[in-house]
Amino acid sequence: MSAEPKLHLAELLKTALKSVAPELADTAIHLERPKQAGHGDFATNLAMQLAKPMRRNPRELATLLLAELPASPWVTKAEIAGAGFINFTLSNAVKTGVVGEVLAQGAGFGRGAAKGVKVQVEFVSANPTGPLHVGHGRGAAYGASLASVLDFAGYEVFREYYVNDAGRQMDILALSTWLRYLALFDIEVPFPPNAYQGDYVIDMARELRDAHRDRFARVTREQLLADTPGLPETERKDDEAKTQRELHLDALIANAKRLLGEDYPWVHGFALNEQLGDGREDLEGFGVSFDKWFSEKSLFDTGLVERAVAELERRGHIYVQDGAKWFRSTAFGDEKDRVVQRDNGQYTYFASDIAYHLNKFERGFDRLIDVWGADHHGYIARVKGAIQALGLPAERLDVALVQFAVLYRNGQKASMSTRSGEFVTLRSLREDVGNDACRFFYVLRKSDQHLDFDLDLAKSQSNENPVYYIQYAHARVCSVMNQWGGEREELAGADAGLLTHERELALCARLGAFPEIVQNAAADYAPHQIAFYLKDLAGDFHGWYNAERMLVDDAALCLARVALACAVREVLASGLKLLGVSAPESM
RNA sequence: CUGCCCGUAGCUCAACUGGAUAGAGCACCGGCCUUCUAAGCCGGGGGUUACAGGUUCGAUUCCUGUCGGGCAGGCCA
Repeated sequence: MSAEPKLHLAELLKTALKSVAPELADTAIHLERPKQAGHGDFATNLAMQLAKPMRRNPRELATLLLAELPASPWVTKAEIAGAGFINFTLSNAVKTGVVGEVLAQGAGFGRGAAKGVKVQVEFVSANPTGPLHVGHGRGAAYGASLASVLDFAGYEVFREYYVNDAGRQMDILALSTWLRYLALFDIEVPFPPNAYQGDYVIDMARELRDAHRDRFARVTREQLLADTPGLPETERKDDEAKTQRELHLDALIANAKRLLGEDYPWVHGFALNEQLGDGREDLEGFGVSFDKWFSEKSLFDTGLVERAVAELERRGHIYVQDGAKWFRSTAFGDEKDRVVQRDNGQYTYFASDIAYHLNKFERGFDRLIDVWGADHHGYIARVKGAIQALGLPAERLDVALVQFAVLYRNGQKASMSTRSGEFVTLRSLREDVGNDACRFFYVLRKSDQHLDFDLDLAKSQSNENPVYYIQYAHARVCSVMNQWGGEREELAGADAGLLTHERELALCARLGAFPEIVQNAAADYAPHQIAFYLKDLAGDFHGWYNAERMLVDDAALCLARVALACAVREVLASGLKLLGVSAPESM
């Protein structure tokens, strides 16, 4: 009955609307839950909406609407207030009806009806070139919660991780690993400053040696450095020096490929699988899993990249300049045209991204959601442009940008950079503050909001920490249930109509709002709304808990209150589950 | 210089997509444990929603401009 009072009121208003303003009968009826106590349980601004087209005073229209409103046993009061709001007060029986509904549906309460809409959520998709850091963590927590919320709201959700296993970054990782490996055999060259510096690379090198001894070490220092331009002095930060470092790195990669021959793909694959496995394990430990890990390389292997570019070409959106193929993205609102195939014949990352999105559409998803870091915002226009150019419905793609998370420890910023090796890993963060606080803190902000992650706060096992506030409410209900000692089935016989206190009715209203919150959070791609809702629900419960005793002598009242508490527990558990946070039975 | 995101209490953030007196937490002050978990509750102070205009019954929300912060602007990924 939770969503039904709202529908019921909408019906009543519709009827009134038809007789007051037949020509405007299709006006959307908006009902909201007033924040102000005293403004009733639901309010509508219908009269104000009609005021303009009908050129009449809103309060006057509200009076007419009320006069035409069919009588209903659910509504105990309907009055005009403010500029022309109509406030409805529902009967206690209707308000408390939600308790029985929650208990009957259990974990299914709030679940939206199946919409028959297939939506793919692609998230994290970090280059498997090193451990996931705290920035990836936010994308992971956001994407996973969003996917759960969408699923719960009634969408058919498919979770995917795009693996960038085809590009230069992976070559750099393979080279880095190999160089560290060679150093173990005293075949040492200066380690490039723009290669991967982290200790995990050395760990991989050791594993490689332990498993294969000197199999990949039959080279000399001179062979390694052949035809490399050399490294500029470390102090030099000018563009020329930077370019030279990149050229040096590319030359080393070329030498590695030549010297290792057929073993190169092996080393490359080894490093990839190590990092991918590490990332997968890390994410699973974080409660984040995927239906598919999609390989970028497979797009090349199946010829899809080629096909995508050819299709763009066939449709006349490609031109050649300076030996490279350009996609005319300016025709679709991008700032400038973009290269899809370089003069050396290599496809750009953008080309495989086009192919990837083409593939997504070919798989028949009704909607695509890409969760990207905010630094990728410049990509939206070109990707959507390419989709449009391929004759596909670009409006089905939504890009959710997640702003950066900045870690604070003792009020100090903790910096991060994968290449320099100075980063805070997701794993260390999880160990530090625990998965629950981690998941919760990440989604406590709107995704387009910068996130200041206060480590000390997340770690504190005190009242300063909001995640405990909600978990504590859940544990408290569990404790009461234990002491009550009855069976869950007995609660079906509870008479929720005995709940008449202000706080109890407010709690019922809060429970009743859950399905709407879920739908809203899904529509807005805003899982943080669930977090805020849970804080409110827990707050209502704690207030009630302190004001009223549940285990009272009056058996019927006791049963009703325990039923309400149990309903609260049910919704708290559902909400926490959506966020990937545990619901402890005791604390 | 250009584009995107943002600017709300001392701090960190909400605000049902344009609604009524802008709300929480932290911090600060004062109360509540011989009764279901005090990781809790109750009360108090704290605001020109960066600034200036505009749109209308009504603006934190939409439009324009200014100021301030973040991020982008490769034949990198």
